[in-house]
Amino acid sequence: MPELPEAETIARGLDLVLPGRTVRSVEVLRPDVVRGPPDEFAGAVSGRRIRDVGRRGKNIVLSLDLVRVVVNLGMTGRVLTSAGAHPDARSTHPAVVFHLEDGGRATYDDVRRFGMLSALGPRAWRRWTRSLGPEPLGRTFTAARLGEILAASRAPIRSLLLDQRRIAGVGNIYAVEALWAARIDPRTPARLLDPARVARLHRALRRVLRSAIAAGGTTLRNYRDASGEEGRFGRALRAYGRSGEPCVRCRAPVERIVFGGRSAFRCPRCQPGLPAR
DNA sequence: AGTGTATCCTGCAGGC
DNA sequence: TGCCTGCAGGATACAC
Repeated sequence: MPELPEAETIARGLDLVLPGRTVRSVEVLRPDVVRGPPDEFAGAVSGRRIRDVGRRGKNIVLSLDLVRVVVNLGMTGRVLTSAGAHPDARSTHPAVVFHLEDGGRATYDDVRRFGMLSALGPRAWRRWTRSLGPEPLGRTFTAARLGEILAASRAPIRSLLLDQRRIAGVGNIYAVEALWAARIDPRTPARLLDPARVARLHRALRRVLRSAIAAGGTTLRNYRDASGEEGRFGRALRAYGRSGEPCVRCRAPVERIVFGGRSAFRCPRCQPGLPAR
């Protein structure tokens, strides 16, 4: 998807313009991106005032009176706002349109429609948010906490970082980038990382996520913020998508490896695997 | 508990 | 230009 930095960027943009405004009606153009019957979704949201817009993991959370709308962006989901009532030219594949009482609109747009919008009451919200791991940029996410999570798994560290139930918000790009920065082979079994590597990974993960937020996220193809702007973190990528190019740290060619059904990238020199035995 | 595979869906890049 | 293949920021279900 859009990962944590992209969701954060979109949420911040929406939080500047949506709070205090009321949803008049909801138009579900693509029922497959809404959890449950479309008319129920529309009914749960229509007439309610938006209090604020935040984020949990990779998800955008619109808090309205009595209900939260959780937007999982999938691979190509976007949330675009427009002041006027005319159709938004930036919205190429509108899936759900929130019409506001003041005539404005917020559009959920998704080329591939892997995204999902849910309207959650308080109980469902608590159940859902408890099912996700800690926020990697949260105050309680210390190196010690990360160490506990890693110690409980023999999965490759890259796979663990992608597991939303263990840590919320990290996707393939930032997992690969953090592992490059921490000089750790993505295939290393999580529980085999020593305290020094855990500390490096903790620092690298938070640094990469914060830098990406500061740059407005990473646009590879489709991603745009709430105003339709591209993210600027793409040129800061050091490993992701750079197979064959020289590592910027040591000049050895970056290699692409595939496991867990997805591409990873690593520098074979500065991210050595465990010694064979 | 972990892995590999398939699925949802569309668009784009590259090879021929 | 067209056709084909492979690949893509994610999540989930399945068999093994």
